[in-house]
Amino acid sequence: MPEGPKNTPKMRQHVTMTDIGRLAGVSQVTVSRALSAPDKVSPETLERIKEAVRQTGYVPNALAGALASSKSNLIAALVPSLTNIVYSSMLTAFSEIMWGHGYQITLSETGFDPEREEKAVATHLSRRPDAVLLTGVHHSSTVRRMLLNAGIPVVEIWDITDTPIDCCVGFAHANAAIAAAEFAVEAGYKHAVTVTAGDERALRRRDAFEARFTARTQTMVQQMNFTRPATLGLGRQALSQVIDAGLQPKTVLFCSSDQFAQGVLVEASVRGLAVPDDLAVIGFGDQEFARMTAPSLTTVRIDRQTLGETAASALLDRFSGKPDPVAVHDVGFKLVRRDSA
Amino acid sequence: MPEGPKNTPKMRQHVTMTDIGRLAGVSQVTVSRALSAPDKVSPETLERIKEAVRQTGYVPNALAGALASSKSNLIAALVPSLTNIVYSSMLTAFSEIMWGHGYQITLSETGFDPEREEKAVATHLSRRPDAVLLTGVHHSSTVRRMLLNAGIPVVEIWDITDTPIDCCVGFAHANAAIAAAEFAVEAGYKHAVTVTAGDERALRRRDAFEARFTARTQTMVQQMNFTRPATLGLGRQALSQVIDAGLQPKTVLFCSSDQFAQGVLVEASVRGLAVPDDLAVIGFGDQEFARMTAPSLTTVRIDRQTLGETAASALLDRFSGKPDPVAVHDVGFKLVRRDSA
DNA sequence: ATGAAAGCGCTAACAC
DNA sequence: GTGTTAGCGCTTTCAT
Repeated sequence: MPEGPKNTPKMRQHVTMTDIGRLAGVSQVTVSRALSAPDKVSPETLERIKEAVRQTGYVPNALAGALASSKSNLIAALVPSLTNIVYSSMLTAFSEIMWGHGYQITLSETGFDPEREEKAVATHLSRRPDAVLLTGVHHSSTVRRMLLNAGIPVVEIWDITDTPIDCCVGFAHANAAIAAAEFAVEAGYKHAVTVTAGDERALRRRDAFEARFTARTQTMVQQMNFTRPATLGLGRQALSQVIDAGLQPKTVLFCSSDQFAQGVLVEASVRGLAVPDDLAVIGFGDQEFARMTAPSLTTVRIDRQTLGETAASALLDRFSGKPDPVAVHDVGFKLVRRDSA
Repeated sequence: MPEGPKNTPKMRQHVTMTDIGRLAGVSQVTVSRALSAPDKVSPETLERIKEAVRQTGYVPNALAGALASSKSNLIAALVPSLTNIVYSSMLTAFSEIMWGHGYQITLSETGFDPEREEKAVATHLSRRPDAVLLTGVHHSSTVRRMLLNAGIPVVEIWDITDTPIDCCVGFAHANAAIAAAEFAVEAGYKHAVTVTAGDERALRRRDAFEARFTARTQTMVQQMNFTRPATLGLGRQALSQVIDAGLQPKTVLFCSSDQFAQGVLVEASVRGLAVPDDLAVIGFGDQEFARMTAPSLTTVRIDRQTLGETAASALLDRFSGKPDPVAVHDVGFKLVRRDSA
């Protein structure tokens, strides 16, 4: 007894432009025109095509389109972490605008790891994105070469440099830290502790803060360094350790992120320490709670929405072939004084 | 005088497999094999090809590959918001695993807006993703039809239903809220206020909480409803208004997110109100600060990492053609009692 | 182990 | 306004 036909897969056959053309009684190209340049097609034809599209539930194949036109309408975006609001909020502002211009985002997290970034860049480039967004301005030479080779616009965000791969949108981390140090000195703080996460930009801020604070006060700066990403819990831990080591009067803690600062605030409150009288805190990032917590947090504000939007504009400028596109966009920073320092 | 050649664009000509083949003295197909099935090519040939790839910096064109093979290795992921850690953390867990299996993510934010979701689904489907991840289980009929039509695996997350498009991974929101209500009653709270953001799942939790609390206590539940996403600031505002309206003893606030709860905690602290004695607070989500803040926050924990990972496995199961894949994955929830209630 | 041929579904260039 | 012809850069199938 012969076996009946088994494993007859439903084999979802996709509707193509050719199918639509057949239904509408026109050729495949006309369908293509109807979809991408409707005014180049007669109204009657257009209507028949639209009807066929409706009936069949036709969905264009953007893969084929991209292959034929060498335009993928894809932007590759690489960020260190999605769960860190400073990056995700930029990404939201960025992708909002790019989406409005017909671009889609392919996303990867690099976790502050150059190797992951390298792999991710290679993989993303194979999709032939029309542009790439990277976080930070320090990248392996391989990454730089691949990107240069791809010959597409690249925007590096959250930092600036005189030698971007293509262009960058960010701010001078060292200057932000120096501003914080100046503020701390002017406000009368005599001792400082830095609380720092492991990422390279945070380290640069720490060093710039320390250099300036020491130069102005002739006082050593104590360092609390973490390799893990900043969390509230680590912030609490940091203050605990500082207290164990002996907290001096007139001490300010310069945290590499508001997350740390929040932890310091919590720990201070638990221990019945008054902020800013017993200890002062400066955060970094100006997340929502900084303004809303009690005591409110003195911090360095980065306008992440503007940053994301500027990155988008920079790419759009490049797409439109604007003659002399700006290479370095400094969106600045602002030290926001509140109650904690 | 004839014009010289101007606008000579550098026309980045991409290296192709054919180019590599020419360099290595083999045909284009052999290059294809060398890259996707190295063991089907002789060691010497393989080495020559690899060398050519190195020299030229060849990057495969995944667009062409996907078109030819009908496999894009793309997963479309739609989430309401990237800046909300509950979604971004799931996405991180999810994409981590998918990336490990060779898949890339195309991302869109829908902002809790069905229309945006509909447009996004259509756009994403045109890229011929191998699967789609959606947030929530309520989608327009158009979305359902498009997805069904695409014939690819679909996973709906952060909620469960008996009638998923394909499969879902989440938990029963109503049950979570009922558990919170039961807890509140058992803990001796006599009055309740719900603080709720505008999204549909939060509303469902609110209603379930209210129904159960009222049934158990014969007491009306007061509602504080917001249409905007939950923020600390709105949480403070909520408590202010509750107090203005007259805060009764033995009141518990059931917040639709930890964000709200944090705001309530801050406002209470500012006003010198003791938690949980003057008022109790229950959050939702168990974000990091819930455990770390003082007083720590009683909240409903959702294991977002497991959720994201389960969603990934569900898709991988489908890809591998596993016979009877599970359609409904309930990852559950857990009421975590801490200091605030 | 390697190659030739066909074709994925579209856009671009050029006819008519 | 519409159609014809060529690809885009791969994978697949079938020969050898």
